[in-house]
Parts: sequence; C-alpha cells; structure tokens
Amino acid sequence: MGRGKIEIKRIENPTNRQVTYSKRKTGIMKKARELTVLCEAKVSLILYSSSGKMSEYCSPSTTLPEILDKYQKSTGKRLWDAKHEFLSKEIDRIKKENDRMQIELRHLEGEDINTLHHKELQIVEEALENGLTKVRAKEMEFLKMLKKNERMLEEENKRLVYILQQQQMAMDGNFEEDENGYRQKGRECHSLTPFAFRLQPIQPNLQDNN
Amino acid sequence: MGRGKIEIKRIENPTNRQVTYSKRKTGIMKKARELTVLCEAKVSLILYSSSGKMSEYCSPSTTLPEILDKYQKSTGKRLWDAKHEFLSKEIDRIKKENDRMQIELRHLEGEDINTLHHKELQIVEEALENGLTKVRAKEMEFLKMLKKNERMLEEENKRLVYILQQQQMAMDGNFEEDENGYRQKGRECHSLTPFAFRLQPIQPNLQDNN
DNA sequence: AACTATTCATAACA
DNA sequence: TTGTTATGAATAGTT
Repeated sequence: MGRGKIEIKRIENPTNRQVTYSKRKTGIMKKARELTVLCEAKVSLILYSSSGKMSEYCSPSTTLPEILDKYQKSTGKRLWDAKHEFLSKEIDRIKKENDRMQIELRHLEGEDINTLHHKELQIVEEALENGLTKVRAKEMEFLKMLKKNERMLEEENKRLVYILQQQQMAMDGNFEEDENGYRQKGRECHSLTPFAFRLQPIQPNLQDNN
Repeated sequence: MGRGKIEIKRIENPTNRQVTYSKRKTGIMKKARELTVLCEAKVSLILYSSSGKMSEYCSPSTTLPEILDKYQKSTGKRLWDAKHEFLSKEIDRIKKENDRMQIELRHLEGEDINTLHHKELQIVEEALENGLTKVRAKEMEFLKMLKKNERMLEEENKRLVYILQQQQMAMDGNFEEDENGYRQKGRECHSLTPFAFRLQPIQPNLQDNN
C-alpha cells in the first residue's frame, strides 16, 4: 500500500523511519479504536518510538490497570509481582524481628515466663539486674547533681542575703540622692541579679552532662 | 476496504462481529509487528474480545513489564502502586513498632538512658523491679519444686535401702530353689524397680505445673 | 504537511 | 471457520 511495495525490515534512513512511524502510528491507533467500537473489544496499545516517545491507546470501556489485571489472571504471568514479593518478604522479616522483641520484652516484664527453663530464667534475671544497676546508677548521678545544685543555691543565697544586708545597712546610714533629690535604693540590688542567674538549672537534661 | 464501506459502530450480529474481530485482530497484530520491525518501535498490544478471549503482541526487543515500567515513568500514572502502597504502609507501621520496642528494650538494658528525664528513669526502674520480682518468684517456685523432689527422692531411697536390707536378710537365712535347683535371688529386687521409677523427673518443665 | 499511485486490509459472500 | 474477491483504506514515495 503505497507507491511501491516495501520489505518489512528496519528503515535505515532515520528521517524516513520517523515519518513512517508517525504515519503508521496513526494508522494502528485508528485500527485499535475501530476494533474497540466495531467488536466491543478491550484494547490496550502502548507504543514507544525509537527516540523513546510514548503513545498509548486504551479502550474507553476500560482502564490499563484493569486490562493488566485481567492479563495476569488469564496468562498467569507475573507483571509486577517481583516487587510485591520483595515487599512481602521484607514484611515477614520485620514481623519476625518484632515477635522476637515482643517476647523478650514480655520476659523482661516477668510475663510469659512459665515456658522458660531454669537457665533461661537466670539469663532474664541477670539482664534485669544489669539494667537495674545501670538505671539506678544514672538516677544516683542525677540525685548527686540535684544535691550539688541545691548546695550551690544555698551558698549563693547566703551570699546574697549577706550582700543585701550590707547594702541595707549602708543605705540606712547613708542615702544618696540624684540630681532631682530622689532616693536611689535599687541600683545595686539590680546589679546582683546576673550573678544569681548564672547558677546551673535545677533540672538539667542529663545528656548534657556526659 | 471491503465490498462496501462500513460505519464504525458496534456490529450487532454476533457472528459477524466475531468474524470481523478475528480478521481485524490478525490485521492489527500484523501492523504492530511491522511497526516494530520497520521503525524500531517498542509495541505492546493487548486485546480482549467481547467474549473475553485475550490476545497479545509484544515487541521481541522488550517485555511487557519493561514497557509498563517505562509507561509509569513517562506518564507518572500508577498502574499497580495501590497494592505497593498498602504493603509499604504496612512496613512503615511495623518498623515504627519495631523502633519503639527496640528503644524500650535498650532502656530496660540500662542503655541509651542519658536522654531520659527523671520521671522516665523511674518508670524504667519500676518496670525492671517488677520484672525482677516476678522472675525471682518463678525461680523460687522452681527451687521449691527441686527441693521437694530431692526430699521425695531421699525418702524413697531410704525406703528402698530398707526394703533391700530386709530382702537380703530374708535371703541370707532362707534361700529358695526353683525346679532346677538354682537360687532365685533377683526376683523381688526386679519388682522394686517400677516403684523407684515412678518418681517425678528431676527437672520438670515448669509450664506443666501451672 | 499534502498528494497520489499503489499495495493492503477486509466486508460481503460462498 | 476458511477462502475469495471487490472495494475502501492505508501508506511509500513524491512534491
């Protein structure tokens, strides 16, 4: 069909090939559409030109996923199950890990330990003792810090009270006046504030002290 | 093309429709093949007749999954991601659960507890103490059973020794002879054996005792 | 992108 | 189904 018969083999001239692709593409698309309408067929046609451009036709009565689902069912071939399988295996793997930890946790909570033998019980006990030792050490550390803080605060308080007293004594005997004649009692008190705030916070985050 | 022009609309006569489907199917398949060869195109063509029979063509240079992968990439449309998404979400969910337990376990082991605040530390400590109490109770139970077993074994031993002594004393003074004139010293000793073996096993599985 | 001489596909028929 | 054939459709080469 054309000015001359052609052999069905790769068209070497790229321009020519592209033109032929374009023409035949519209042709086959039309055929697909006609087949759909005339014969109530479901058609999926996906084309990639040699340059990688995609074109597609899909019967309006259906969708590509639907066709592919039917395809898988009728051929038994797997189109995308490889990925599914990978994910499923991953899920299995993680679930097993999950179960393992779940059991370990239950044991550490002292639950579900009836099935354990003596040796296993001892291992759990040892783990609990170790954990308890470490947790209590950390709490000790924390308490020590609290006490240290408390001591420092107390000392600082004493200092402040002492300084305040000194100030008040000084002021009681010797008021200064500014140029307007007003008493200036608070100036030195304010200057103490930064000193007091330089203390450690009462409940520090323990990780900062490592 | 044919003996007369036809309108592109559903062919009402089912036989006719089927015939036309068959003929046009071979036609479009041929076109697909030609396009593949002439223009180096990748073609996927899937057909379903109105009766549900499937036919397909796929360029020999590629595979359907490959074409569909490219299809997804170039269109951004999702062909089978609904299932993927479900599985992926499942994985995320389980992984989070996993992480949660991992952290809990670490804390119970007394690790990674620097970031914990005082209250959290106390909760961990309490959990450890509870677990330890229960595990130790179970071990106690187990020990008691061991001791009970031991006591029973000792008593049984005494009984056996006593019976043996009685037997030997009896035999020493009064040997019986069978019809062949041989001494029969072991008969009563054997009859003791089942009694001795009826004792509880030394290390029972604890779950049987609940 | 159009044109058109040809070949091709196929509707109707057998 | 399959084959035949008259006819419309598709398209290769050309402009």
